[in-house]
Amino acid sequence: MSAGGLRELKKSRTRQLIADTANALFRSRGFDEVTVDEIAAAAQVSKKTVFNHFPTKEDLVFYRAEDREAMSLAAVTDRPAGVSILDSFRALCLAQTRLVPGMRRDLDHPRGFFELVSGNPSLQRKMHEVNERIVRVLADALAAEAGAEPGDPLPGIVASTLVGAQRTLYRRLRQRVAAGGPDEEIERAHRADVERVFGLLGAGLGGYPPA
Amino acid sequence: MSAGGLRELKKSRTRQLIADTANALFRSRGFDEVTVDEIAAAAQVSKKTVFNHFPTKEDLVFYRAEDREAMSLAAVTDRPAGVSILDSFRALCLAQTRLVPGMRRDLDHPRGFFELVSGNPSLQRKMHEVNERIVRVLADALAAEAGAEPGDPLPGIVASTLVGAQRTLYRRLRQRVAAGGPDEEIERAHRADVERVFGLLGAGLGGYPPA
DNA sequence: GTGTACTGTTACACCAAGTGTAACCAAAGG
DNA sequence: CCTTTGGTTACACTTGGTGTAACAGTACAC
Repeated sequence: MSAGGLRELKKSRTRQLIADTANALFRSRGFDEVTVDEIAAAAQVSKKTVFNHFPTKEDLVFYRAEDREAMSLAAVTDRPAGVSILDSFRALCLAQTRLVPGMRRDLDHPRGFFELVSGNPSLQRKMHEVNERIVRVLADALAAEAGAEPGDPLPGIVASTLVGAQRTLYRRLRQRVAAGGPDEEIERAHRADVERVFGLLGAGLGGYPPA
Repeated sequence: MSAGGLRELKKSRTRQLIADTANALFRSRGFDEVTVDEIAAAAQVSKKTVFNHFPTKEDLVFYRAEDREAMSLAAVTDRPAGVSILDSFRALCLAQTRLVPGMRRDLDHPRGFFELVSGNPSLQRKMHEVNERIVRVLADALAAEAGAEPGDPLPGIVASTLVGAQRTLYRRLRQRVAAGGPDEEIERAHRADVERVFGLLGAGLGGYPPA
């Protein structure tokens, strides 16, 4: 990827330029209040070029979604020997505390990424799409590892459960950050959340809700 | 709902007319190949009226999604005393075999509901949206029953797991129907799928995948 | 019955996302 | 050089979706 070549360089430069320009505009004025024409004009590029790089306007916001996908996948495929998938995902969720500084920055901004997405239906849909994709990729990896026969429902269910847990814990962590308090406090609470969730997933859902 | 009144009657009549006309057109020619203008013309109604009843073109396909939502919710709220939520959902999934005749009909048709949706990105997105909505409703019901404090991640995770399982099992059942074979065979295989999935969910995810 | 308030429908003008096409031009490579 | 390749552009076009004001049938009071 990004193998030399002046042509490719220029291409990725304009791509980055477009994405940056677009997101700056979105942040300052909101997603719906910016047209693709404006973005193209601000980036000194034709509208068609914008759509050549990003199939939909929403993709301009989520153009870095592949990172998250790679991390989730790595939690399955690159885990140390002897570590179960559940534990590997637990570790991934615990490590979410590293995202706290970014969350704080986002929260300071009047229209950060989160607020942008949560305030707009089409961006929320795109978000779901991204999540679905992660689930699919993960399910494939699980099926491969388990040597599951095609059509086996288990890998998909495990994948959607894990990703669902991760996402929910992320949201919860974000809530805690928004509520304020010292980092250590937040981290402690988050750790407790993670243990509670993975405790349930490890022990089975049969006993939920507890009497 | 549908409380007398000539006005309401006419309204629901045109609504039904629009939906039926639209779906007939979709089935015969495909979703993207039919414009809303055409639908309006075929239903002898203005384009605006179509959008008055159905906020988006996709809603014309999913206008009966509320039924599924109600059934999933009922599995939680209306279950007999002493039955766990997990077991109630297992029963719901087992009962999916009642959908087999409908699946067969759909499969016979060259462009049934399933093929329509699976062949179109925007319809798939809408499908995800519907599922997300069900998860949210279910999570609220679970939180209410468990007396969970606001922000508790568990209800959401349980809900998304259960709905995910249900959806996956539905897909699996559909595959089996498509593959052919006698009803008893399909039902037996489906029952085995359900037991396998709910066995895993009941016992916990810690041991997945088995060595 | 007659007048009036209500509300679903309509015509119409309009906006913005996204596509198809052919021309264009800079880079790649012999 | 000269040719090919491929990203960019201008431009015309389609289509989903909205806003608005007028219209028409229903409900309801009197």
